[in-house]
Parts: sequence; structure tokens; C-alpha cells
Amino acid sequence: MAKGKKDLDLSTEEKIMEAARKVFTEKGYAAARTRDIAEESGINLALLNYYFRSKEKLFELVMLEKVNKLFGTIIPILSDETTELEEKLDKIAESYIDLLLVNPDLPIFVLSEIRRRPEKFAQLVNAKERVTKSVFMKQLLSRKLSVSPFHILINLLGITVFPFVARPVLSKLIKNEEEYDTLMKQRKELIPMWIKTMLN
Amino acid sequence: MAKGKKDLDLSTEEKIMEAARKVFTEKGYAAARTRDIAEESGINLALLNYYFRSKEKLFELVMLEKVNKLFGTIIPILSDETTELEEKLDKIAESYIDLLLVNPDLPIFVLSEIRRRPEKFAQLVNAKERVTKSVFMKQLLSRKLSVSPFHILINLLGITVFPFVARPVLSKLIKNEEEYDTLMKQRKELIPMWIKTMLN
DNA sequence: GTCTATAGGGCGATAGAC
DNA sequence: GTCTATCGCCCTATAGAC
Repeated sequence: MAKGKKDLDLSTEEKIMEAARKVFTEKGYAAARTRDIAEESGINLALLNYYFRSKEKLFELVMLEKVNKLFGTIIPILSDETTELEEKLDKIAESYIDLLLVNPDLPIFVLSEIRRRPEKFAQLVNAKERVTKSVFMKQLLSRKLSVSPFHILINLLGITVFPFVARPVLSKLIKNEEEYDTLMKQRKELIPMWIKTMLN
Repeated sequence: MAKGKKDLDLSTEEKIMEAARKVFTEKGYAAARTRDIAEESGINLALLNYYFRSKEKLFELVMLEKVNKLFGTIIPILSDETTELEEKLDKIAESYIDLLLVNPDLPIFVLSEIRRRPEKFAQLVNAKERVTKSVFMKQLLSRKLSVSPFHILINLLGITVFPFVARPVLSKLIKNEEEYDTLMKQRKELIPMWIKTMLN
């Protein structure tokens, strides 16, 4: 069971959801057992099916939340009509790293579940128009870069998100986990600087 | 079954290994079924246990291969005493992208399996000394950068590997899969250029 | 709504014939 | 070495009492 008063005032339904978020994110859909979720939430296994019908349906709810969390952070910034390109870079780096410091395995969970069942979950993102026709991409195009703006987008996401995806490996190269977090916090200011040099 | 003459002259053991590579990489350990592997290799389910004792043992062999493939590509380059830093950047980008164009889901497979069972597989990498004390890191240190050399390493791996990890999502933003591969090939020359500008 | 008990099916692994 | 048949366990889901 969770420590502290985390679940004191939660409804049964919300207790199950909270446990499902944790277990699915840690283990992935296939390795997660409904028994784990029931135990983690301190309720009976039968109640899981009473409230959510099936493991699959419960997972879909969790997945929808996680996808929205991961892409809902960046899409509004990309689409902001009121900010310049450089300001968007600052905001993306800062808000993404803040998000990922609290939810470090959000990206690898979402990416690996999408890869395992692309037909089901890739459409959930539905980002093609919202990204390719975003203000951000138009602003990149107006800079008359020598390379495709996709390269810049890939680089921005790569240097921001990758250290969290590869955290289990990379953090072993550093002294300890706190030191790794310190590096990540530094990157909130470094990433926009690096990307700006790619715009020339 | 596989098309072409892929398995014509393979021993039964190697046929099972080949199928195991495919099924484990596509589905991950938990979602893969030994029955899938048996069917894929065109042999009987009982033979899998006859040759490999268990699903777990077979997986360990596949995992060892994949980890060596992923890290065996970069470690020798990082450790090369005969090349300058800039040449190492060229080689890493080129050899990694060539590797990942042929094995696009190698990184996400390895990273997500390590994350699911770090106590078991993280030690398999065992890269701490080989990376932190490598010629590459020493060469970075001698450049008197204003930031930790780890940032440069993270950026190099990030812009190289991330587009493959996020491929199921990012390739949807592009016209088609071939166009995505074209972008990746361009990056073999672009990545060293971008990283070099970070050294100033 | 919440519980206990169990059905029903799938999975990894093995026995034993050839 | 290779097969068929099957065991025994574990997992999801449900029936039915309270």
C-alpha cells in the first residue's frame, strides 16, 4: 500500500486508477497483473472488474492520460501565436524537463506501448496536423534553414527527452541519481542555447 | 514462417534463436509467447525447452546479443587512441545510424527491458569505467568546455538514437517511412556538425 | 458496493512414444 | 532429435453471498 495519506479521501474508483497508473507505468501492459493493481490499491480484485470491466479498458484510460500528459505539454507551446521561436525553445525545455523530473518513465512507457500496438495507440497522439502546421514549424521555415525543420524538432526532442528514456543506463555513468537530476536541471537553460546555434 | 531462403541451412537451434530474436524484439519479454517463437521458427514447442531449458534462458541469450550490438558499436570508437575527437563524432554518427536503419527497434527494446528489470540487465552493460574513463571523455575534458562532458555525450546519443526510439510517433509526421529514412541518412553528416558547434 | 470462491482459458514446461 | 499429448499453474473475469 501507498505510504502517507495519499489515498485517504479517494473514492474506490480513484484508488484503483491511482494504483493502475503506477503498476502499468512500471511494468508495461503485458507484465502488469490485475492482482498487482488490486493489492496496490488495497481493494479486492473483483472490484477492478466491477468498476472498469476489464484490464484492457482500465489500461486504455491510463494510456489516454499518459499520452495527453506527454503531448499536451508541448502542443500548446508549438501552437502559441504570441511567442517568438526563441521563447518557444525556452518554454519547451523548461516545461518538459520539469514534467520529466517528476515523471521520469513517462516517455519510455508511452513510446514502448505505442510501438507494441501502433494500430491502437498511435492514433491517440493524432499530432500530424497540429505539429506540421504549427506556428513553431512556420517560424522555423521562415528562418530559411539549410536543413529540414524536422531535424530541428527531432534534435530539440532528442536532447530533451532522450536522457530520461536512457536514464537507467546513463545515470549509472554518473556518481548518483541526484547528480543526474542536477545535470537535467542545468539542461533547462542549456538546451535552448544549443538549439539556437543550429538555427544559423 | 520467414520468407525467402533465410532458414534453409540453419540448425534447429539457430532457427529457434532467429525466431526468438524476432518475437522478443517485437513484443518484449512479457508479451512474447514461447508458442509464437515455436511457430515462427517452424519447429515444435517442446524443442524450444529441449534446446534452451526455458523462456527466460532463451531471452537472456537474445538480450545479451542485443546489448552487445547496441553498446559494442560505440565503446570501441570512444576508446580509440588513434583518432581525434572530431573523427570520433563522424564515426559514431555514421556507424550508429547505419546500425539503427537496419535494426530500428534495437534501442527501445534494450532500454525498456533494462528498465523493467534493472537489477538483472543493467549490469550487462557494465559501461561505467569504459565510458567515463574513455579516450573520448578525456578528449572532451581537454577542450575546457563550459559544461560537463556528460552533456555532450547525452546530446550526441540523444540526437542520434532518439529519432529511432520515437520513430512510431515521429514518422507519422512525415510523408512516409522512406522519407523518414532519408532524413536519418542526412543526419549522418549533420550530427557531427551540430555537436562540433557545442564544443566552443 | 464489497467480498469469497471459482470458473475458464492460456501459458510454460515436461512425459513419453518414435 | 523431434514429435503429440498433457500437466499444473497462474491469470482474467464472473457468480453469488452479504
